[in-house]
Amino acid sequence: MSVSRPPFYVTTPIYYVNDKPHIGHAYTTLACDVLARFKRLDGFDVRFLTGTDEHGQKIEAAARAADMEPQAFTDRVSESFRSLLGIMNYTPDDFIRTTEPRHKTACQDLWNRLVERGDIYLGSYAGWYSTPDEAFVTETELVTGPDGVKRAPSGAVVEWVEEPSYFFRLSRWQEPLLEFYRTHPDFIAPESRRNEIIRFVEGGLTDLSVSRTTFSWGVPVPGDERHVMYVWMDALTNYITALGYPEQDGDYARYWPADIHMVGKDIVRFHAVYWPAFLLAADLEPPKRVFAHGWWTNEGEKISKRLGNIIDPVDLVNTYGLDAVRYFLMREVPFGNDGDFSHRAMVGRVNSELANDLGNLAQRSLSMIAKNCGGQVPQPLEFTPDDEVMLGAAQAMLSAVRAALDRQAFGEALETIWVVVRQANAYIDRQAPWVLRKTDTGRMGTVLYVLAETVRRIAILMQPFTPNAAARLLDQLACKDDARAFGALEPSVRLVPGTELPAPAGVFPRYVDPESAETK
RNA sequence: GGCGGAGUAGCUCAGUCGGUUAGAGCAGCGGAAUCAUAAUCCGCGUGUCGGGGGUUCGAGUCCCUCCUCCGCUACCA
Repeated sequence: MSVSRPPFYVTTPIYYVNDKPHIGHAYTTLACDVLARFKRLDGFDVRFLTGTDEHGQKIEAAARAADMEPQAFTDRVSESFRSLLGIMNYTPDDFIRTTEPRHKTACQDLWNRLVERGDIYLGSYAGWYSTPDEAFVTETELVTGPDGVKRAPSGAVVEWVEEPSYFFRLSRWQEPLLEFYRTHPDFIAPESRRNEIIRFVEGGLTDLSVSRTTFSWGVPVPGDERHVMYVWMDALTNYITALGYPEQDGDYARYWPADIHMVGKDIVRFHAVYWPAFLLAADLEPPKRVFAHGWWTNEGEKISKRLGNIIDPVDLVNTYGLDAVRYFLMREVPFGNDGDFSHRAMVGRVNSELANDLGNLAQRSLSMIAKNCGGQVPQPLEFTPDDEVMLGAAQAMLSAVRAALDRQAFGEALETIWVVVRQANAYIDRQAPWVLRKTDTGRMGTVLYVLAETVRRIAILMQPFTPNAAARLLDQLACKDDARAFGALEPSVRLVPGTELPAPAGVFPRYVDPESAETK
């Protein structure tokens, strides 16, 4: 194993197992998978982590409702998240579950460090508690009725409750956090989230209650087993558990701090405030970056259980195909913004970009080679300026795509590739190899060589996004397995004339509506 | 209410430190080609750059103000 390969550690949140996976889970993990695949191809030693968050009151209650033991319940739901990995062709290196022994060890060690440093103390948590909601209600949320009775937003009557609780001295970390944000301007992305977080912290931090006594499904607090740890302290720790913490040699030394924690915008605070505070307090390094992406709507409507319009990623893959779904999710929306999922937009992207632009480009180029060049990579003659421009554009993609992905700008990365795809379609029309076939076969071979070489570079860069189709395209270009990483995009590496090519076949099928297909 | 962000072509968006006729994709209209997945290519945009005011030789880009939309405003996750 080469020491020179730099490490790259990317994580998804661990998913709360009180429900089955939906498009939001699939989206977060997809973004991480694209980054992980890209970095591997780019020579990094990648560690890609995902997993499930299995503790907490809600799980305990959900298990009870399902008449199951919590562990058996979480085993079942965790499995549905694990199965999504294969369905979406994700490539994590590890799958962590917070109910694993290794995680309990890590959490308790972190806890002890915080106690030793004086950042955890025993106090009591007091507040308005709504028993039906099983939650504390903040002063600002309280509604006082005309009868003078205080109620939760749900309408339930609240009562003043005090319970013993351990607290984390978050208040002490306000200034260090602000200083950390100042010195690490890329820590929170996108920019708008960074501003929100900074304003939030500037507004003042109060100590955080980090243990509970109202339920028991969690990691016991060391030395006081009436308490279990607050679920977020438990959950966030997973990122270092998976690196062998509390052992600080080995994987921890190699991969920590994480290069990026990918999260949905709803949980950015936990990752950008609490987590770095815990780590700073424990004298451990905070992660390098937290990216908060947006949410999807469904045909213009907000997604909710109540509306029953939850999008099941498995259904999407069955309907449109895996590569199409992966492509759409990364392409449709500037990463970080909210986006709308619609059948119309999906079909538009798949048919016009994947099938027509790229799929057809490859097909028309490769089938001309198959029919007119004896099924071998043609021998190019001298390149014309037009050829050189095409090859130059193909060669320039890598650095632009790399720069975009370093900012998690997936859509921009794909647009960079598509500029070249469109350019190649213009090139083939301008050069018209089907005319050259009759007038100048040497020139025809040169043009087809330029096209095949361009397609090869595109296919290599498409691997992180549409792994299956890209692999089939590279098969059709007779690219060996060891010639698919970005080393094969060096200027000196090009298709070898005379190489036998297999028969071409389309790799990006058009989507045809089932009804219209039947009438054909 | 407080803080922050956004309002650019029918739609989705890009516009770097203010500087030449404000761009792309999609949709639409016209044409070419027929190698190819009925795919592709070429041409076509009179846009009050949300309204108003201001600074400047010059503003989509800076300042003020108004309108509209969105986000955050702590302990379910």
